[in-house]
Amino acid sequence: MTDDPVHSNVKDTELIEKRRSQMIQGAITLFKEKGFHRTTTREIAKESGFSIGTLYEYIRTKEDVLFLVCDAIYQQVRERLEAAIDWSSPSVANLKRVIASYFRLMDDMQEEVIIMYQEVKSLKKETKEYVLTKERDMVGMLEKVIVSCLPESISGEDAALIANNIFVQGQMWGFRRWMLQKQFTLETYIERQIHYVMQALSVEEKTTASTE
Amino acid sequence: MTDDPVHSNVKDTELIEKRRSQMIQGAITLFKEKGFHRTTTREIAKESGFSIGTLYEYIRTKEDVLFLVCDAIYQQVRERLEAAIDWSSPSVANLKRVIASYFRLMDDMQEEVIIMYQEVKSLKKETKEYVLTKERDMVGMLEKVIVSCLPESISGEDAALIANNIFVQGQMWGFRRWMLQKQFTLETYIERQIHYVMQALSVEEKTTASTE
Amino acid sequence: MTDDPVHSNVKDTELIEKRRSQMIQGAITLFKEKGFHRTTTREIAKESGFSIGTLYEYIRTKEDVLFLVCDAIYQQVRERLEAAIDWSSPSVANLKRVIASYFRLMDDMQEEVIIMYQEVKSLKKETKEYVLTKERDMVGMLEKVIVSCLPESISGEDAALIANNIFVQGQMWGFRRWMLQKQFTLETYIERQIHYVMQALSVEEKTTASTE
Amino acid sequence: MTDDPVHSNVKDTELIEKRRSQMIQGAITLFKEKGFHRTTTREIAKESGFSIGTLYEYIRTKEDVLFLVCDAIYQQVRERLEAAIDWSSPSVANLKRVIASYFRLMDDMQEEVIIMYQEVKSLKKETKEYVLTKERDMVGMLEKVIVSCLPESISGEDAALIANNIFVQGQMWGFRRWMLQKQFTLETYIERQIHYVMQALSVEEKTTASTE
DNA sequence: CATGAATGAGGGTTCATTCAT
DNA sequence: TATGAATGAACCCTCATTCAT
Repeated sequence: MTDDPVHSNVKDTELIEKRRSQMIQGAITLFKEKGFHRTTTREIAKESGFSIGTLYEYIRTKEDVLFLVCDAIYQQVRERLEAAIDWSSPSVANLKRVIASYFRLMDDMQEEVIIMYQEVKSLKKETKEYVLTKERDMVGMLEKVIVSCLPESISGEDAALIANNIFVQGQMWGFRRWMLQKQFTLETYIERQIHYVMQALSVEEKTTASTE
Repeated sequence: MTDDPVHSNVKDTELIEKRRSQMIQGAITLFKEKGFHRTTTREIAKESGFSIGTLYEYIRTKEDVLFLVCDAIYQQVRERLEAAIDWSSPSVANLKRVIASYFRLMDDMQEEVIIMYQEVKSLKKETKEYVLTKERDMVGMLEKVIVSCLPESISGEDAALIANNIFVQGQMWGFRRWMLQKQFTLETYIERQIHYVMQALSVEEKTTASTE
Repeated sequence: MTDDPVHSNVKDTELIEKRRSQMIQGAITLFKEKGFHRTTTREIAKESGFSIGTLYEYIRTKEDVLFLVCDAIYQQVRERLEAAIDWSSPSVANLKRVIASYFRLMDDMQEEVIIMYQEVKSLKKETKEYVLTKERDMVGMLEKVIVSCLPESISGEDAALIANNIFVQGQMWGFRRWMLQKQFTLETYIERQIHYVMQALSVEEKTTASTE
Repeated sequence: MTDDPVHSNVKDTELIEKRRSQMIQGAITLFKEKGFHRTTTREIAKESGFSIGTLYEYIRTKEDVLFLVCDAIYQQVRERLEAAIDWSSPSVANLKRVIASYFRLMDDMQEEVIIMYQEVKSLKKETKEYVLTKERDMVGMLEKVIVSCLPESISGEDAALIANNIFVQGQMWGFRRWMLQKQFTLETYIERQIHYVMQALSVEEKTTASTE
């Protein structure tokens, strides 16, 4: 949200920040419930606590709301993921911790992730790419953590693919909860997935991941 | 599609079959392009080769079309997956072949899979569960193949989770193609994923998976 | 209205003709009252005797209604003007009759002419030009009548300008009625204007124009 | 603008004068481009150089702006017409000069005249009449010039009608420019129209009008 | 006096669905 | 069984106007 691609009639940037944040909050609540297409702009305005007219002072089209929502979600995921990474002391244990943190983050943000999975496609090409770039960045972060934490080097392709697998498996915990969360607790899911990842990375595991 | 949850005014079951098949074909084409919500019933009728009135002789609501489409896609995936499994001679090589076949199948049906990922949520609870059951079955099939093909036994949980991972990674090949298909060819993707799966299953790999 | 630049969803051309005619009728009534901009599409639909949905089966945008209205008005003026011209026996008396007929026509269609004067500018460039062409044609018709009816030849420029003056003075009878119709009856207005025209054309007038 | 039918919250009359003048300037620019209805009050405020809030300190409704604009235009036309009339030495040559001046004035103010022609109808009855009175006055002025300049007397009706014709032909030069300005230069238009007028007034023309 | 954020009625348009033919 | 014209609720968005600061 550093430079803003969504136009607003209002000049006061602090107010924009505030209203947009209300808007995103409201919209996420509704999108969780009914998805983007079934949610009306009036509902968004109401849920956000202001009138339809005011809503349109801060955006230009309904799609802008979707963009702001997607952007905000990615932003949040990214920030929390960054916060979970300790670049100062790379180690396998550290890698495991990062992965576990990421999974817990995905558990926290299940609904948001579902929104992204299902609605990003409704963005127009340009904004969609803008958003997907952020996703790529995050996978890139995981990849870097993997590379830096391993004692032995690994092929770039392997790192990239495993990072991608981790990323997806995190999202799936929420997206396929109707399936997974009936068979697994979050902790066992994390433990098992980390275990597979370690094997894929050919890391000897003496102890199970001691997670937070 | 044995007992049909979608009502039709028309009695002639053969005709129903025929019209629905036209309809599904047309709808998939359109959904690929613009998604379910942005496609109108008129467009579906036109693309299917008949009038809007006729469309409504074979369904009750627009959502019925989505259901038929989802159902048909799953049906097709399932049939092709079943065809790829040779239950008669379980072996690790066989397991690899099944996984590879599944990945190729997902490559073939990328667009359809994307439809499912993005639109199933628009089904109402009841029909959604009906459809998801089919997904569960397919994961179950993979799980059974895994169990039956391994020389040593494996925990049920592991089998289920690994089956799930395979399933998801197959879907992701298409869903995340903007990322994956820039870095990997289908064959390397298959080869690497199978490799990880084998490690997760603690199977010693002497040769690389000879696929197809 | 020979070839139709306004799109319709409905195929039955007779029905289109009928509905459009209802629509034009209704719209003219409303435009007379409140002008194009202050009239809503819903009002047009209601006045035309059908629903808003039906209205939009026969047009694409509100502007289409305006175009149809303008086109219809010009068509009517033109047809009536053509009917008033007797090309077979050109003479000064004949010319006077044509001018008088045109003035009476403008008297009949005062309101419609006002609509044209005030709303044509709201058409988009393309359609506006299409409509204005018709106006040019009509002035051209008057010009041809002038030329053919005069005993002596006259410069083309004079004929064109006088035709234009006649045309405008006809329209002004309605447009400036708040002024003119307080001072003149239609008949005196006609008689005087014809008189001036004859002088401009340097025609000796022995008797006053015996009109009708 | 002596006694003002448009209410303002502000007391300082000089300021009112100043702001209104900015407003009229801005509004005319916009009305020329897009007409009254398609111009928003926000745009008017912006073009005038102040905020929407300030705009509404000096008017009560959007229609007030239209009134001020129409009034200002008529005022200007009137003032320039008055300036062109030299009451001290009535003569046919003088009459011709006045008519020519009026035509040139209309050439200068083409766009403004178009605004008037198309938007006056949007004024409410009361204000519309107020504005039309000014028009009547101007035609009256022309009429008086005609009467006073002619050597022989002429019927009042004739004078009125010819004054009206002159008035309209002046406006039409701009209003029908898409037609007239392709066939005539301003000077030939003036020359010819004056010629016809002189004939209508039964004035022998020895020399053509020597215009400026 | 000046500002500009807030408001919400209302406008144009779409589209799932029905039903007479 | 097939058709397509008719319907109107509902959607997205605009903009004249107000009012607290």
